Amino acid sequence: MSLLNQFRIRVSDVERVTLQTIADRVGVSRTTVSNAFSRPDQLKQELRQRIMEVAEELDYPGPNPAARTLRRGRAGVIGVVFTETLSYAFADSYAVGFLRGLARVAEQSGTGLHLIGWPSPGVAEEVIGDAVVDGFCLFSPEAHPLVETVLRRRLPVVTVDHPYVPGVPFVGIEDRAAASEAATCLLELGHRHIAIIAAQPMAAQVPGRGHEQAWLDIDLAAAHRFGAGRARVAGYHDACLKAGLSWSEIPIHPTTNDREIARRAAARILDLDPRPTAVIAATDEIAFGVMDVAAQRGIGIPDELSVVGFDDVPAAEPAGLTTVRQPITEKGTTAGRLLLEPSRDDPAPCVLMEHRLIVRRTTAPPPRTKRNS
Amino acid sequence: MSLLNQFRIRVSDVERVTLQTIADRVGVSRTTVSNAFSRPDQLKQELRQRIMEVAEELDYPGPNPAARTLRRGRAGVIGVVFTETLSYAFADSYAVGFLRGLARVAEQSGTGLHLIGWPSPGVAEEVIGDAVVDGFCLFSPEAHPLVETVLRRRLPVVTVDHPYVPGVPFVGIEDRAAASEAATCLLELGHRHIAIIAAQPMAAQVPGRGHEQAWLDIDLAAAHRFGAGRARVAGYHDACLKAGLSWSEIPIHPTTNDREIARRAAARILDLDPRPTAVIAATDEIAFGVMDVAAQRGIGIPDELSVVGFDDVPAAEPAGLTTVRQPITEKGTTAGRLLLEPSRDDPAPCVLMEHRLIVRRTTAPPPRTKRNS
DNA sequence: CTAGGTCTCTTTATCGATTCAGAACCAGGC
DNA sequence: GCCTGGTTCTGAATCGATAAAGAGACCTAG
Repeated sequence: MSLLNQFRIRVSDVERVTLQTIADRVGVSRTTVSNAFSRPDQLKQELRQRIMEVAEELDYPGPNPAARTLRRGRAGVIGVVFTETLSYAFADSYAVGFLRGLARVAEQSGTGLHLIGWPSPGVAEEVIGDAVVDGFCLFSPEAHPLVETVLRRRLPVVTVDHPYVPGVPFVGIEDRAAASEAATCLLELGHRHIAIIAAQPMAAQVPGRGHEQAWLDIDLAAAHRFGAGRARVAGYHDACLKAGLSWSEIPIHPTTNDREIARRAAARILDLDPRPTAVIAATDEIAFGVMDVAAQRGIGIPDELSVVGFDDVPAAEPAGLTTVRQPITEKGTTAGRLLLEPSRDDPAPCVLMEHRLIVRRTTAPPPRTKRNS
Repeated sequence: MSLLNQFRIRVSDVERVTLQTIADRVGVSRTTVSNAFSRPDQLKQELRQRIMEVAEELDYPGPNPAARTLRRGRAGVIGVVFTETLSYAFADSYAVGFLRGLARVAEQSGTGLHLIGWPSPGVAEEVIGDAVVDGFCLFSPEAHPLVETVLRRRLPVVTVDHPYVPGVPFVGIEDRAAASEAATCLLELGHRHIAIIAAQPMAAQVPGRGHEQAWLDIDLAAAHRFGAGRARVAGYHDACLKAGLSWSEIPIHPTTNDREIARRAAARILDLDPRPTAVIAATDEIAFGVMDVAAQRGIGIPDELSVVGFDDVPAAEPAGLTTVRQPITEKGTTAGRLLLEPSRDDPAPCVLMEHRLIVRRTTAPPPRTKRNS
């Protein structure tokens, strides 16, 4: 054995320090050194002291985590999978708020968070396959190929927002009903010229132009199966129909859930003639984009234009945005708990959280001039 | 822990499927099955096909990441260590913006992010020791015990903001000079009644009351050695002294970098008699807290009160906050690149990024009444 | 004086893959 | 016929630790 070690020294001039190195040097077994680090009560303090000194001397970085994880069968980390770019998720207050809640419960139990995004097809699949984790939290607004990749790992999973998979715990809200309330709020104020900006996931946009329409062609009966984005559109549809509006006459644009990008969709909508008196944004981030463009053009909110959002992110309150509140960080803590304290319930828990319309200062009855025109 | 249990239950129920299981079933060697997954060009398509079919049949979740990492010696993940609670980091736009930049470069190279916070003494140390990563990014505004823990892993490290460790790449800005500019801006407008709210890290607050003062007692010559928080205070000091103000007469309160908590410090300061005509906040988040309290009390900004922040987080622009801009996401991308494309430079690179004072609408000359009083 | 218990430490058997040197086979060139 | 070189596949040697069972030493009580 020592011969082998010598050989290794010659081959690579930097010999790695392992438990064995220390064991040899101190003159004890490898297991004892392992115990010195992981179960201090299993050996005499005096010996432990000596082992630690030698470890220090040899500049030992501590037990190798990969080896430890392999042997123990536990990583102490959960993977958080986003179906969008990570840098993009960090720009989205909703995603960040969710992470905040998740981090809270994870931290309390000493569990780490391994974040995984979807930068381009193929990359994430490999990262997911290689992630040293004990389970996954799948944060996915809509159907996405990564769902399958995650499930294939055969680890505990919690899905958030979408999809509901039988046997897999789920956290979400009733997007369709909530969206309907948002639209109803505008309709009851008397708005009849309404435009909608939907939140379309990036993945659905890849192929090119013209797909927006395909994405919007919803089988309304089964809209919930296609994720939060389309469920919300279906909810807006429900409300408009109920108010007697013709769905086909309502301008509806899909956009990415990004303030910057949403501005373009907002610009197109505010260019329409006649200009809508109200805009329904499928997320607050998009609503802010609308407000940006309105401010830029001197369109008064809510006098000339009403705006309603969705999510109630932290910035919504200071901005006075009327929106649908959903318990963002609570979704995170709930997802975390479902993952960390799994129940043996059958069927798997499916948590639908509360939502509530919050009326603030971006909604008002339509302007007279418009109503008369 | 409970996660472990669930994992175990599954394991004991069904015998685990490994490469060997598949190899036996197909009648080839384990190595060949490994190649089927990791190096498809090393075997005939036909055989690979058969192997994959059997793998599918046996419900094989793919090569075990821990084992793979152990053997390969590479994890494809970098650890991001915060010296505050993670849930707290997600509430801080500066930290989130940094993460956004870091995520951008990490994703491009298929590298995962393992986030680690500091929920309470002891927990993070263990998580850091157990993290299966190839390197660490240490996001630390001030001196902190975790720095030592991270360095002990003997992995590549990049520190952000603090501390500068010889031999370890560093990314930061000239906090002291930048802070001085922020203060000078107010002084040049004619303000003489200035109050300061400093950003004190949570870790420095643990012991109890009375420590604020100790934290503030700075050896000015060496303030940079104590991190961004105190370097900024030193910068404010420089400017005040230059303007002929007496440092000991300037009210200065430390607070956590959290809008909510900062409001309390702001309330105390706005209670002073005479009330300051200007407040210097060590971060934008704190500045927002000040603005909240001012709004609540009907104190007009900037007519009755000037406020200047630091960081230029995304919300600063819509809020019209005068602040010092630092390239937040660029700090993240730079840190990521230093970690992922290590240079053999000696000494290690020490990147000081640009900063710039951005004057917006929260600063104006002091009100007449105050000036006359 | 001996059975049983407690402390310490050692031995042996994995955890699940990848690496690397080589074996077997086949085709082509001289 | 023999050598060269390429393609496929195999066997043995790791990667660095932990779990479980066991071996001595020493102590205690019956």
